[in-house]
Amino acid sequence: MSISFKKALLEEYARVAHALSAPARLSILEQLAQGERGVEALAEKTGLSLANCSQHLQQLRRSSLVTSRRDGKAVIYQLSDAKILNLMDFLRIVAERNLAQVERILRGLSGDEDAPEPISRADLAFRLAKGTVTVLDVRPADEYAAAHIPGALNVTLAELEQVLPKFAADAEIVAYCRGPYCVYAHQAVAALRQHGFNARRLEGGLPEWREDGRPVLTTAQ
Amino acid sequence: MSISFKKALLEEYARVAHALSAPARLSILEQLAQGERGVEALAEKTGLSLANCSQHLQQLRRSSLVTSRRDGKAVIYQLSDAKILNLMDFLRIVAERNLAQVERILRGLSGDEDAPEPISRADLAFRLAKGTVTVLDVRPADEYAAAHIPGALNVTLAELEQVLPKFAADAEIVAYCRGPYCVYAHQAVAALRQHGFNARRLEGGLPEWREDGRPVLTTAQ
DNA sequence: ATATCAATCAAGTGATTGATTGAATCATAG
DNA sequence: CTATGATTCAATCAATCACTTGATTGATAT
Repeated sequence: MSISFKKALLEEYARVAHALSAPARLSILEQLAQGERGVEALAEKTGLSLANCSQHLQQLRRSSLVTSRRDGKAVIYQLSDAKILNLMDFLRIVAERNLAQVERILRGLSGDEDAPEPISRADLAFRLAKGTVTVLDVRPADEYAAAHIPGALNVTLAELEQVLPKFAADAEIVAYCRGPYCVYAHQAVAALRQHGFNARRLEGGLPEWREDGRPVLTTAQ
Repeated sequence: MSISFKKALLEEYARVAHALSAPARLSILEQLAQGERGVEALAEKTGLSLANCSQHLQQLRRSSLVTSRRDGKAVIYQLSDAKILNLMDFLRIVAERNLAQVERILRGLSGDEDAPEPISRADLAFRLAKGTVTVLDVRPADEYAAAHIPGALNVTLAELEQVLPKFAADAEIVAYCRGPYCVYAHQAVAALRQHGFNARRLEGGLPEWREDGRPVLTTAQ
């Protein structure tokens, strides 16, 4: 009896974990974290075929991670609970903390490009004080809202292309994101340099910056 | 290019989730949350065959969720990072929030929706200091021997009926077990309340208690 | 009604998984 | 060095999974 309850519970937990165990579904959830979406939009964003995307969505719905509603012809999906973001966040944290694989991937990222050395945090603090640098926070808006380096602009990768023209051609730009394992800053710098900007990546991310005891602008939750 | 890096990262996250997507492995991790264990002990506790348990352990190690070291002939496994507890906790929270199935299971456990809120760890620490509470450790004797909350009595579910009469009728009783995944404390509280006792469950279990930095009585192995 | 478009279902394929069995490896005791 | 016992590897089978293709449902507009 108690054994079977325990087994049933573990199976339910495992079912949720299983729903998160496919890259395609994580990608879908990441999209849904931005806001509710229809099936076609999700399929396009994630690069999945329509039918495949639909099936993944139904698997997510079976695990109650997403809910759906009809809007005319379209079926709109959304995350069923904000806590799912926390779960995914810890998944990311554990994965990035533990997997040497990730490090190898990131090494490959900066390896085969002519990416410049990242700027040190002390160096950035110095240039910030002088006002000679534009700092971009390329994390999602909610993370920026929760805490960011004073003076930093929040520009997600998706927004970057639109914002690019507003920067002075000779501006010195520094991008940062979640930390050493996060690819956002790498990608932002790569994009900026492709457009000819003088962009570099901050060494580490916000957690390391804070760990140094440097100022952080936080918003009370 | 950046797309493929993103894909690789998602695959790493998915790999961690996949490691959590089998009840057998969750069960193993729950055991390891109590403390490091050898393969045979884990196989016995989880009811897995030795070879099967070993393979699950290696899958967990491949995902870097556990680490191993040799101790003579034995190989001892342990969680690689305390953050894994947080991850499992959110997995549980999301599963229990979203899956009506789980709620039904837990409701079945405590008979009906009669069960009181669990007591917080801070609250228990306070009452322990005042000496106004009886704490029951309802885990198996060997786990109690390895580590338990100072002042707790070890009473397994099997022994509970016999020990019941010894408690004062108005005693305030708090039961704890391995943690949120474990059903022992639920059952103990249900049994105690059926007999009219004022019993509650501790929020979380021993691993969470220890994670809080609260005192634990350990016995050197 | 009928046409149309979005989404889902159904069936098939190739790959992966979990569990079982028996053999092979490894560190230590003798 | 050899024997011993704990652990892991290797091979296997049934089950499940992700993805594709093509048919079907459901809601709307004509």
